[in-house]
Amino acid sequence: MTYAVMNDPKKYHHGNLHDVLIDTALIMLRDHPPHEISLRQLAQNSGVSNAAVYRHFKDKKELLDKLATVCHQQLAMQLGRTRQQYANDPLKQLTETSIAYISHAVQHPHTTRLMFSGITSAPAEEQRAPSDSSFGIFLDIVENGAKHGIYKNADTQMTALAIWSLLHGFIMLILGNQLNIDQGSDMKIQIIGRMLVDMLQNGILAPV
Amino acid sequence: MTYAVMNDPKKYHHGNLHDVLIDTALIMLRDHPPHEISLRQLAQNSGVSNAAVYRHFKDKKELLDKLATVCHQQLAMQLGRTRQQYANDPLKQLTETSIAYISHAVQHPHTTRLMFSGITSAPAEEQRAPSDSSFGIFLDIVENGAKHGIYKNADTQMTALAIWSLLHGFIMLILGNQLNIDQGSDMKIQIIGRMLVDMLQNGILAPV
DNA sequence: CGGTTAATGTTACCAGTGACAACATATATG
DNA sequence: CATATATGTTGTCACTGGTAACATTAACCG
Repeated sequence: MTYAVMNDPKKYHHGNLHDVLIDTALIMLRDHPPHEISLRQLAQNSGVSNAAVYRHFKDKKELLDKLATVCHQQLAMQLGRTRQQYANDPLKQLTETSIAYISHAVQHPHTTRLMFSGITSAPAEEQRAPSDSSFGIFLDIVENGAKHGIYKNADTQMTALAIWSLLHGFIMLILGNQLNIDQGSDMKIQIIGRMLVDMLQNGILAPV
Repeated sequence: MTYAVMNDPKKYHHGNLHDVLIDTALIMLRDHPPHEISLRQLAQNSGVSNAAVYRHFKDKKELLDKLATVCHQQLAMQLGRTRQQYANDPLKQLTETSIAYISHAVQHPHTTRLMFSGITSAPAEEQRAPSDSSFGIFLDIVENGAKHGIYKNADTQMTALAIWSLLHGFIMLILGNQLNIDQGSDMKIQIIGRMLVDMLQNGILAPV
């Protein structure tokens, strides 16, 4: 693994070290869980000395916070793309975006952990732009579907929260090795994910 | 905070250091998140030198694993109590045990994080006795309810997984400060929890 | 253009941590 | 009682997050 992010190595001043550090960290997170990322490795991989990091981030926590924010944005962008792809089918929009949430987590386990681990106190959901937040996306989808009358409950916030919670719990259990499911078997995970979403949509209780 | 777990401090050999270390760690986890627990603090709080820990645990990870196992057992015991309390009402059994899961997480945020953080690779769900596992409890509840015909889907495993995922996602979002909900407002959390469970039970889609 | 200032990098250092080796002491066992 | 084993201690190592003092570059202003 190389980190081809640095520019001319002769320059004493790096130029845009702030962004390079974040990019390098994101690359490192592809192979390593968040708690294995050290500032010194990060500095080295960015072609810079240990202390340089502190010119751009107050401390490690601030770095991780920014990192988490970027990851939240990337996740939301991914979800947003799927939402748009099924803009004319409110129900399919919900199910496919749900699957996208699951897939993203499985494909980016370490950044997903970072975002929600509590190591970092990334800006709470409310403090992010709705388009930068998973909940914002799901809420938007539900509100859209509600206009078409596909939902039973008028409380769109609660409906969106139920969806998010279900999906989030599923991926967290998978990433935490709490389920007897290999994290590599993407297909199996998606199938189960669809079943779960279906259950939330239609309920698990037998009709009275 | 004192750690009244040690026995006669004069003794060179501690007697049951293994258990004392785990008990002390559990106490420390009441006030500190898992990543703030250091073996040296733990040793000190247990009235013993740094290296003594390694006579009982191969490394930090092994300690955390054992710790997580204990926490899983405690959680399952709590859930098991609630299950038994409503043994004659399969539906109420489900909802109340669900609330118990949420309450436990809110009241023990740090041990909950430990159990599911992936820092520790606690024995996967399948490797634990069903009575020691959250999923085992929920599965049992669902199977019991299925006998009474209250569930729509015959696949009890999927039904139990849906419940667990929903609950787990909700508490993880809360503990991760992803929701605009104060972790201290236990009542509000329970109310929302009940709404979520209700939504899963009855579905979110309008009937066709 | 030249010189001062602020931004950004470096080296040297500190305390805290996980881990290990060498040594010390208590307990158990024959 | 003697010896082996289990368990605890001290000393040390590499690594980490963080800070201070110093170096170099870039930016700004006359």
